[in-house]
Amino acid sequence: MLDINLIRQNPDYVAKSLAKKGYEVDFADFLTKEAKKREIMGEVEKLKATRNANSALVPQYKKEGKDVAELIAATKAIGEEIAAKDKAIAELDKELTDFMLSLPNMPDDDLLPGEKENNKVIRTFGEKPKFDFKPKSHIELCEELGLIDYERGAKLAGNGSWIYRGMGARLEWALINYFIDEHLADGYEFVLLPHMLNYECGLGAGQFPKFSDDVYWIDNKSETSKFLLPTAETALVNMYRGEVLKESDLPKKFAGYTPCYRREAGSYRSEERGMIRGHQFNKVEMVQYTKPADSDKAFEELVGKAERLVQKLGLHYQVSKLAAGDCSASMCRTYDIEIWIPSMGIYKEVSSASNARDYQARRNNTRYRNEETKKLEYVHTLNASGLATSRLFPALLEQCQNADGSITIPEALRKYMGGIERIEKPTK
RNA sequence: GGAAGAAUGGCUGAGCGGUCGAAAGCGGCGGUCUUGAAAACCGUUGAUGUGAGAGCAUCCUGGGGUUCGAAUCCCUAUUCUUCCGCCA
Repeated sequence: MLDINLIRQNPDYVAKSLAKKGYEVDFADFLTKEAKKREIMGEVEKLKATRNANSALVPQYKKEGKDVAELIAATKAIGEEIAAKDKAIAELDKELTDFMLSLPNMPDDDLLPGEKENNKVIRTFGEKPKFDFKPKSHIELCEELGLIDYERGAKLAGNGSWIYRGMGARLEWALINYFIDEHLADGYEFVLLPHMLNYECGLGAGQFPKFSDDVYWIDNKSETSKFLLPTAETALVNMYRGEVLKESDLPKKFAGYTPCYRREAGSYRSEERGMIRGHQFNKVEMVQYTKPADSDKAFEELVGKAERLVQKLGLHYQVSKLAAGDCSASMCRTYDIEIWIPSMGIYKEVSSASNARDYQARRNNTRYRNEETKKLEYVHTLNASGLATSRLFPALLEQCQNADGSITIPEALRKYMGGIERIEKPTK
């Protein structure tokens, strides 16, 4: 949620900023209604003051033996007027709140406007591997090495679902363990979260109401039903919803592992065979709560951490600074870490690091007490994948494949795989 | 799944229709004392909106209702506790 006072004070600035995300908005109607609401509130407060005063007179009159019937009748009339105005306020307020909730976050000033085409690669690590043989795609490798069972996965759960088998399951699990150990070493608290969340989580993270059809609902969608989380971020940024944190508790740093469940309806499935885009994938997610002044530093830390995870595996990737329109609705800035997938000839996102600043904290009311000013302030929330396996896994297979069809396991992963150095074709 | 009880400020906890934004204690902050600290004692200590300010309004889990007036009564949702049942 944006700061309503900023909209009141400088609607043009906000509109211009949102336009960089391709979001056209006119605040005129909103501001009129907002002013109207204030006006009615002023009236109603005066009426309430009168009612309160009258009500206080009732016991006094009774003590003095005066008749209170007239006073009560008059006050009742005021009460009816209050009720009518309160109703008008509630209606306006609902409208205003819905509007506020629908607004995306403002992109940072240094971002380019527009969509993907304006993303900028800001650095790369490693080089595209050169093969002196015809490299295979991860789909071929997975099938030949028996790592992923696409057919039976589809049999169990339909298109976009697969089964990790044997060494494939071990490699997947090794990646997750590797990520978690790295985060623990950096002082992040490891958390395992519920996968079924209530509506408020989606609202607080900024995914709802707009993207409520992108998730799986356990029962029919409603505000009392639960949905399967599309990313651990949805849970992590809601942990302190409605709470006031101590300044000394900040920053809070979390690493949570969950599968991520996404409908991916109308997606690029046909172009993205294999495990590039599925309805369920594993991800370790990092989230930080910081003081506003510290969030830029935290952002760099998160990007650096995600990069290091890929670097230690020795895989080639690039970092893109996203244009305003490619940042998700809740975010002020996002850097993507994109890994090279040889068979596709493109880079695919394995991590998305974002700074939401106070947008999510305003939505879910997460604040801290500023020790200096003694005032309550909104925290900043940031998140970064660390990492998603479903893109990393195929990239690893393809980048680390050998002429004989085997895969060399990166050094950093071996201790999580019982020391295995290579995945070979099964003999049987 | 059934039954009963509970939810109050940073925390513990009193209040059960009018002077209650809410006793008391703890904690926090300021002070006295002390070389310093502790203890003791004194004072102070919620948030939001609005207003230049005095003030006014709102907030006792969320929502709705009764009433001139609700922390207090009623309905409802959520959560917690206890008991019973079922079960990995």
